[in-house]
Amino acid sequence: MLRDKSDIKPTEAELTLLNILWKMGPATVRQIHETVSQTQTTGYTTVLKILQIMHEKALVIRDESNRAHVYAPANSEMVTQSSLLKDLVLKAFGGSKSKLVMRALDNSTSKKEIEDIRQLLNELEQQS
Amino acid sequence: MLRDKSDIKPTEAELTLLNILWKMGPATVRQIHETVSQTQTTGYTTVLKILQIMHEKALVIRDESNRAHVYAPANSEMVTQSSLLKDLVLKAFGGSKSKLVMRALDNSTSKKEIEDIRQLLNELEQQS
DNA sequence: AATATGATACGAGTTAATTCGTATAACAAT
DNA sequence: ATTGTTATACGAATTAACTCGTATCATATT
Repeated sequence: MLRDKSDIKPTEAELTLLNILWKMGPATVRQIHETVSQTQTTGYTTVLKILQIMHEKALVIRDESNRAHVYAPANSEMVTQSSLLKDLVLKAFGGSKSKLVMRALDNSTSKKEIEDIRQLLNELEQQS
Repeated sequence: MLRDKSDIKPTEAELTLLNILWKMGPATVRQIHETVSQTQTTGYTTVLKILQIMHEKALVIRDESNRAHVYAPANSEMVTQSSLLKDLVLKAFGGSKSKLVMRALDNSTSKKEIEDIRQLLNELEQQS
């Protein structure tokens, strides 16, 4: 089966590491492990292994020119978020993106959030 | 760990069956299998087994008063959608629901969708 | 040079999801 | 009653995610 960029679907552990990489920029296993250890207890080799698997899957790229390899995300946070949203829309919202948006907007939405989204809608309307 | 309704997280196969049940209403394994077979090739006992596991997990309830058990979703589509959204917001959007919404709204959003969402924002504002 | 440190690679164990075959029980039809 | 049909239950095989220990190799440090 063909698998393009919009089909990327990192697992939960992979997403944890990607979030760190998006925030920190390119990093070694040690740096990533130190960061992840601030909120979880995970062995060093576990982090290493997951990064190796992510490399096989092309979720990350790595620079092997130094002894400690430097990992970086293969895709931007934005592309990955869009891919995850697309997947959820298909699996749980009958393919309807607006259904998802309307479900996300419940009464816990703050005034500021409402304003921000209104603003975005206005901008989208200009473009089309 | 405590696990309340908002922590329900059906797997992909489970979600496929839940989607069928939400649409059809309570149904037997045979009925569910027939429906799922319209779009996939899945063995009867596979569907049965997944429903049995879902029953253990309390994702479905079942009526055993007849020989062919009748399955029904334990939670509404709405509750499940909210739960899946909440999970994605935490894992991939740094906990920010409005980030998710704004990522979902891209330039492929139609005029009608924009209007529908505006309407919803107005309603939300009234309530608060 | 010898040794300590710190890196990757590899393999193996665990758990969960998914698959389906076979056994067995319930019911229907002759 | 015997036989055929159709249920559920059960167990086993496969795959993927996750975990970590140990081996091995590279590089510092003495």
